[in-house]
Amino acid sequence: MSVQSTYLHEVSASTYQRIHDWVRKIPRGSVATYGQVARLARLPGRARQVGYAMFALPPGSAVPWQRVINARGEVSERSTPGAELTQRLLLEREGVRFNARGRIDLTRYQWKP
DNA sequence: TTTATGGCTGTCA
DNA sequence: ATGACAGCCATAA
Repeated sequence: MSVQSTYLHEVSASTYQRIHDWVRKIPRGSVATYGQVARLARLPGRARQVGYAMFALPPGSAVPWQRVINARGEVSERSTPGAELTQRLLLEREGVRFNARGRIDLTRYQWKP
C-alpha cells in the first residue's frame, strides 16, 4: 500500500467518523440536511461526502442515517431502489410528517443544535 | 492517470 | 416552481 493511499484512507476515515458522530446526535423526530451535517462536521461545501458517509454505513448501524435528508426537505433518491421508502417509513415512525408532495417542513423538523 | 458516477447544494435564468 | 450548471470530492474501473 502506498504512502499516498494510506494517507487518503486515514483522512477519509476521520472524516466519516466526524460525520457519523454528528448524525448520531440528531434527535428522534428531527432531521438535518446533508449540507448542515457537513458544516457541523467542519466540512463546509462537502455535502456529497455526507451522502457517501451514509452510504458507507453497514446495515443495522446505530447511526440514524434516516434523519439526514436533502436541502429541499425530501428523501434523496437512491441507486438502490426501495431505500427511499424505508427511510420515509422510519421517519414517519418517529413522528416526522410528509406533505402530499413527499416533502418535510424543514422549518418545523430541522434540527437546530 | 483519467473518467464516470454518485443518498448534495447554492445560484441563476 | 423547475432546470441547468458549476463546485465539491470519494470510489471504482
